[in-house]
Amino acid sequence: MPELPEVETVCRGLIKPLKNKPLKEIVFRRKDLRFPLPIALTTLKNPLVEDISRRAKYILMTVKGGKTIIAHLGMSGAFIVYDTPPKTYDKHDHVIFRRKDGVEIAFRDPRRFGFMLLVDTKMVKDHPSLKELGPEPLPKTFTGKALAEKLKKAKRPIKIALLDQRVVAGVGNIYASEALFLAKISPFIMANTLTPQNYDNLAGAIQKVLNKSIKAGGSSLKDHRQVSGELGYFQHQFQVYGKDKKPCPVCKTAIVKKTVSGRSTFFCPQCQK
DNA sequence: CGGCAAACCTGCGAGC
DNA sequence: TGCTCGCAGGTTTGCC
Repeated sequence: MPELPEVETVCRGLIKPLKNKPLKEIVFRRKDLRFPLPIALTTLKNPLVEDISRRAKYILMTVKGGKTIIAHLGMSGAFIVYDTPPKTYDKHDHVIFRRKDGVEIAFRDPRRFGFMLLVDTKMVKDHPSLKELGPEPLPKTFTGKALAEKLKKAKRPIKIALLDQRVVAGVGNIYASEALFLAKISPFIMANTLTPQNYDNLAGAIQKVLNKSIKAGGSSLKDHRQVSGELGYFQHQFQVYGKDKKPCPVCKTAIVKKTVSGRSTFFCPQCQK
């Protein structure tokens, strides 16, 4: 499911139901997802999530007492709010945050590529999963120059480089194709051969597409839901992703789908050089 | 170190 | 209708 805009949407949606809401308990309905779930979460007395933020595609929940939950949605993860305790849970509701007032927030993940870890809050930045991450793409400091710095030695196709979280944090398979289309750059160009103008255009395109998607609540292909239960609707604004054989929105040439390093890549062979 | 395929797991749509 | 196959938004590992 989730690239940066979807994770950002989920984070924002979790603030109201979860942040600083007194919890009765946190319950696991199985003992592991991608990794074993941190058993310490289930033994906390009066647990409280004091803050919720995002780094790359990771959700960071600060827990009272000095620990932080690092959560990842994998491919199919979502958070679901139950206004009252449900009679039965979805079979893929794996972790339940049970509020004292009866509201429950479930972490649901059919494919179980997601995970939750519990680490000392001071150690979050140094966690192996977060340590190597590249720059966040939304701040003004993410520029063509910043991108060029990361890519000047990258002898691989730009599409592949954009999926490397050490280059830029949070771009995934959909937004890599969309951003390259907006910037009119071929996905197959070696990343270290772009011009300064290319890098500027690409950095701008990444910011534009991610911001527009966040405004739309992310993209719902299969699994993504906002915490409110609403779908995201940015998928209706895709220019090339999933559009193979359809006309390019700019020049009407047929969009091409090609597998690159195992990932579907969509592009306009006319517009993107 | 770089680059790539495979692995992790379930669900869904397409095709027969 | 029902089966099999291929594919899916991510990350890590292991092999060349």
